[in-house]
Amino acid sequence: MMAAQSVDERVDALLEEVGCRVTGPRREVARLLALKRGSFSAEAINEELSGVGRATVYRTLRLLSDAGILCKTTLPDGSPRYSFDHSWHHHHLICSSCGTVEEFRHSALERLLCEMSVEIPGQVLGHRVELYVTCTRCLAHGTPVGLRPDVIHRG
Amino acid sequence: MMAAQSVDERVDALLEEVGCRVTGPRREVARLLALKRGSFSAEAINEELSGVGRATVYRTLRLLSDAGILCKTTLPDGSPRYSFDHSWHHHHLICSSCGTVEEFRHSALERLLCEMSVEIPGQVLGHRVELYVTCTRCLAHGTPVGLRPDVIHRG
DNA sequence: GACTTTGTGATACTCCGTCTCATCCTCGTT
DNA sequence: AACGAGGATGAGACGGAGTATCACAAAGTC
Repeated sequence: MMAAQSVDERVDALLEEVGCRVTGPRREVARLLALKRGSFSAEAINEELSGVGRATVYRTLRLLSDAGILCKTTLPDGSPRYSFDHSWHHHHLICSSCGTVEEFRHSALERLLCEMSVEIPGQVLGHRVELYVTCTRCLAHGTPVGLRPDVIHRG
Repeated sequence: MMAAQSVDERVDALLEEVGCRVTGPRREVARLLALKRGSFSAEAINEELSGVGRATVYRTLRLLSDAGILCKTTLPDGSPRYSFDHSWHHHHLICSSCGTVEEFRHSALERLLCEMSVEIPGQVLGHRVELYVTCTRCLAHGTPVGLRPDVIHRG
């Protein structure tokens, strides 16, 4: 019977999976990410890890994004957010008020998008779907600041 | 019988529709946009209009985006592109090789997204769908540079 | 333990976009 | 047609986000 893995063990496993050296700073970054819920900015990570250099934080975020462990999203205002890529394939629910990003999956949507690929000229490599919402929390508490929902297409 | 409108007349009409002052610089920017095909970066506009200040170009792009005349998209690498918003509601086909952005519409997709709104927690404000492709031209000519398809979720 | 390779962090730098502010221009009013 | 208030402009300062550089440090290799 396998013993339950600690966070640190899983982090090390992830880093090795990526095929890079497992170093202290990378461990720190990955560990923080693994413990975090939801999405976060590069700068937030940066501030929380005062011992790790800015460049290294960015490098590690990029490394993990490339490896598919993190997932990079763009808020309506264009600023990037990172989140742990829990599921293989998913889309995002982005709250236009508080900026919270949540994952969602929808099989019918995937099926349709897949079917659409054959109608599209050229070769379809992938897709991205983002739903802009006012999340339940913001609805309840009255909306805070309010991000400008720049690129929203009202359906 | 109406005389056919010149580009300049239409540009002025657009600007007045927005409800802002019709000034020389705004005319120049809007005119260039009206004549352009496809998508373009703010910096590209900037370089073509040496007589207009950088700040004004950005201000005008923002103004026209807010008014729904322009439409702001994000390339896979995160850099923004503007295009004339020809149709009221559409999505984008983005070539990961050459960065060309095309509009598309798909009624079944809209219907599904609309239906999904009721299942989603919170209030759905809008959505955004982007398909990352290798366009027919790039397929034919062999792919050029290749943008890093950062945020692509393979379906 | 010495060597090679890869990673690190301080800092300078670039890029994109916004802010500031003195000046200019539009447009409604007269 | 002239006027005047307030919006718009442009030069340049500024700010945030990310990258390049490079001397130094840490991992892996033998």
